[in-house]
Amino acid sequence: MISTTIENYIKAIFYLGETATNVTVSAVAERMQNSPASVSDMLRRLYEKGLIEDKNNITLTDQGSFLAKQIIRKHRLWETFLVKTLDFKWDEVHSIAEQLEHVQSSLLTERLARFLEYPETDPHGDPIPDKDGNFPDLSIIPLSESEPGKSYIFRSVATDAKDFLNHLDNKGLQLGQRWVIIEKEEFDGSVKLLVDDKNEVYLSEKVAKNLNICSGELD
Amino acid sequence: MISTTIENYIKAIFYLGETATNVTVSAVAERMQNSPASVSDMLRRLYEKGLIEDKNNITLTDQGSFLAKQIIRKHRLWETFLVKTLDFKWDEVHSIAEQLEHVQSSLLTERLARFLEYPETDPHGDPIPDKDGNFPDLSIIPLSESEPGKSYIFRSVATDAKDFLNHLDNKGLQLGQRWVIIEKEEFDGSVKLLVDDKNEVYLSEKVAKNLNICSGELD
DNA sequence: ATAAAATTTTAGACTAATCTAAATATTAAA
DNA sequence: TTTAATATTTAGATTAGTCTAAAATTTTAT
Repeated sequence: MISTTIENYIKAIFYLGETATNVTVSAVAERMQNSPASVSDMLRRLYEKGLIEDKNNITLTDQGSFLAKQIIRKHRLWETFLVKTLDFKWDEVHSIAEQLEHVQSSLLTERLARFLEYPETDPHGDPIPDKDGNFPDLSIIPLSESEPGKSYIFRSVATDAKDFLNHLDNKGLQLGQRWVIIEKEEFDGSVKLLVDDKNEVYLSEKVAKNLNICSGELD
Repeated sequence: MISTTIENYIKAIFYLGETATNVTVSAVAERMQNSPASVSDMLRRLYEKGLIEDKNNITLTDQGSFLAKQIIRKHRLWETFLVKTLDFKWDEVHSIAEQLEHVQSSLLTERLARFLEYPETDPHGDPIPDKDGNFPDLSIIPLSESEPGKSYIFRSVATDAKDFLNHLDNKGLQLGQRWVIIEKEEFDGSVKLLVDDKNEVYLSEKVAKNLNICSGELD
């Protein structure tokens, strides 16, 4: 009934809806690597299936949104399985999970979740919705309250002053990155991080107070 | 390049080739639940892709045969995973494995095999080919040499006398069934079995000597 | 407020995989 | 060996998902 292709469109629209204010045909086309013409055509079909609210306002219906969250749940559970159980590295698993997320069996999904002991986040630190589509609320703290040696995910910024964002850009810092705290200087509150297992970055307390993180342990 | 649909055709031809002397269009159509016209059309495409030898003689090329065995390997490994790791029952897993067998990542397949400790048979007792496409040779013994309490798979018959096969049919015995030995009578060599967790069957030594089984433990 | 630019939709075509109905070829039987 | 039955192929359609090119619409800027 719902093809893999449709599932991928719904997922793309869900993700775009999380960041962009209004989702556009061209944004979906860009993300799906398809022509705008194909997207326009597909949106008609999604509307006919009751998955989006309107042809002009690309917003998921409750049904569409639930479907998206189910797919995201499966994707993130499988990524967790690949890393924790099959010893994949966390940056190797995406394309395999893109295939596994379309396997249809709610019993399988629930058994997998149970086997993994109901994880709240995947290996990238992204939250895993439960079977009803509810995301766990990960406790968000400023980087200044992090603990040395622990691993976190960079989640949000407390201010969007242009020069501040520029500063982050210069340091190569981006949302979703895994940050491991190498050390914290008691004296001035400065922090030294390892970003995505690659680069070391030093940050002042002033900056650290404005970066929000959540726990992202790999176990 | 190779679609899921094509993989399913190749698998069907492989299975039919194992039993039938010559594979026919209508046999493939029957198995795939498609019209003979569709099969005829598809065979042309399989030939163009170098997966079957000839349009008139439906036999897999080396490439086609290797592909079939890879799919069977994945199917049986996933079934084993579902039963041993996720606690599915062995008769619940087929349709899920039908989906998982098409996931493409040889690294995934090998990691899964390693995690399962390189099983030789799946939960139905069917042999799992290795990554080069070689099937393990399961040691086949007559039922008369089975051990009470153990689980076996009914693999072959030592004679195909019509009245003997009729006798098996009357008792509801079929190739591939799981047989658990309930008891063996030392006195006359008769055997009492539990067939597929359902029916109890009594067999004389004369019959037991002509039924070949192999080990089919579930661990 | 209108022209230019950007975005979206429509029209028409293509491919893979399927179908039914008709034509052809093969096998079996009288 | 010729006919009857069975099996296979071809022809023509259909559906999902895609494309390019052109038309229509909306947005932005002067």
